[in-house]
Amino acid sequence: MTESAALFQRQAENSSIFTKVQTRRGFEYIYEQVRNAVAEGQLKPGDRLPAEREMAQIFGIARQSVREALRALEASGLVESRLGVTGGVFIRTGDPTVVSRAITDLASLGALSHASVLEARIILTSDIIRMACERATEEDFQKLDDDITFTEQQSKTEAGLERTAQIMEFYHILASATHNEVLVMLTDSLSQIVHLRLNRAGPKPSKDIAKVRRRILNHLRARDADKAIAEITRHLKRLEKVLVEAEKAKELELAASS
Amino acid sequence: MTESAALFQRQAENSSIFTKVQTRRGFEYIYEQVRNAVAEGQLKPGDRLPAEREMAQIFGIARQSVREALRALEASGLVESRLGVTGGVFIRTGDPTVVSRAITDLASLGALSHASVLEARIILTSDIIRMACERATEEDFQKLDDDITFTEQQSKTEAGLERTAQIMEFYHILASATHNEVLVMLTDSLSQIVHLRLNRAGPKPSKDIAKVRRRILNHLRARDADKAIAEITRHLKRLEKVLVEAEKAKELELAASS
DNA sequence: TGCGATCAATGGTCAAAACATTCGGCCCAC
DNA sequence: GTGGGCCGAATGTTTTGACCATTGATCGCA
Repeated sequence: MTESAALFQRQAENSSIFTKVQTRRGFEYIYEQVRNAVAEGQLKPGDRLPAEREMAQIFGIARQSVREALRALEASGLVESRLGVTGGVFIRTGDPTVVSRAITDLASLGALSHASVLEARIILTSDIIRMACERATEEDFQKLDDDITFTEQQSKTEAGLERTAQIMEFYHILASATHNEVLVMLTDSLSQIVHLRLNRAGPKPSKDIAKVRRRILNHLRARDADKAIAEITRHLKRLEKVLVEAEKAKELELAASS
Repeated sequence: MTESAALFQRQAENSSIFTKVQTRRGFEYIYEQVRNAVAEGQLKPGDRLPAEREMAQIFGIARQSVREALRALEASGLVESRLGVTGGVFIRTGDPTVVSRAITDLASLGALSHASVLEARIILTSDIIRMACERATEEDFQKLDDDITFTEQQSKTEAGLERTAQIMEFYHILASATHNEVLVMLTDSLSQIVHLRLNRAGPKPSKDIAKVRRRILNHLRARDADKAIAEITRHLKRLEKVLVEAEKAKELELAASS
């Protein structure tokens, strides 16, 4: 590349005068317009978009391109399609699992180190415990109690995927005690990453999970945040260690078989 | 609906024996297989998927359906398509903006209350400041310093969208001082929501933003986390108040014009 | 009145063709 | 020999048109 070409490239990337030449694909216009309309409040959950054939005409593009836009919007959790004469494309109510999925994907792609996730999880959980110690009602505690009891019962029977999913439920309930949707969502997202790793590396459920949780719950009921945080931190770090070992073992196993 | 029909519906929804009858659309198989392959580590960033025409044959579905799957994967930030003979569909490296976008969408859809976002933001920022006070290097501080200087200069000239985007940069740099990707990502996501609201309700940039930030930076350099947290908390709460008022004014304005 | 058949609107799928982009390689002129 | 233009192959992009499948409303008949 010549020097001037390099210059132009830098300009194209950085300057506001030269914008990068990028062929916008047809469906991107629809995607953007719908997304903006939602952001502006012009489209609200429950609202219906025009029929596919109609949108194709309105935007002046082929129906297939409209459908590609709809698939992108659907993957973003913004719309859903329903069949039949009363069907159509509707704006969805917000779905937090989209965020969990996105974060999990990031982890799958290796963009989030295990260390960062662990650290963030400890910090977030600590905050949540602190808030829960202030705000949680006896009803919140009772939900945690019931969940632990259920975990105890379930640990006696064999279980795979449902089991690890249930294990994550504890953190969801704990976060819910803060009555803050954002914190619940973030907690679920980070839990989800661990959930996936547990299923991959082979779940070796520790038997004393219920015991640890009972101790934490007791600290919570005593409104002793520091002790609860210490307990959960130790637990999370130990879990990470177990996970790393299981993953290492799995890797060796794979290397041996290939 | 008869009683037995209702029973079957409940069973179909809750039981693991009866699974809900749902017509899986063709593209969903591809979407899922690619996503699983990424989660399992069989597909890594840079890897190339078969050509569209080829995938259509492999999976036994029409090419258009393959494309719909690709659009969904693309919206999820997992793949990107490149044109030309050396093009194709490639697994992307993880892109944190997908998460920001998802969280912003949730807010747009009304699934996240402003109060929750504010509270979560204060908590998260406080944690970050605490960590930054422990870990930040002089280089990190210098970056913040430069950013504040830039903000000062920019505040003299008029600016719209770029301006508010630049205002958010401060939090990004601050979070980066923790050297934890997850915290950076979460910070960006919550900032993004406020960024959007600022642009909608009309940015009325307060002139003393730079002053507040200078004070915070001084506290950071003094490794005085508590004072920095107090300062940023006050600022964020004040910003929220201003935002709510601006939104209320905007709403009245709209009501009057219609 | 009830109920089954039919119809219409909608999303889901398929097929075929043409278009646009990119890059490697070939060939020609200098 | 070398530079530059032309061409072709592989790939994603877009269009057109047709048909299928689902769902609810409507009509007609008993």
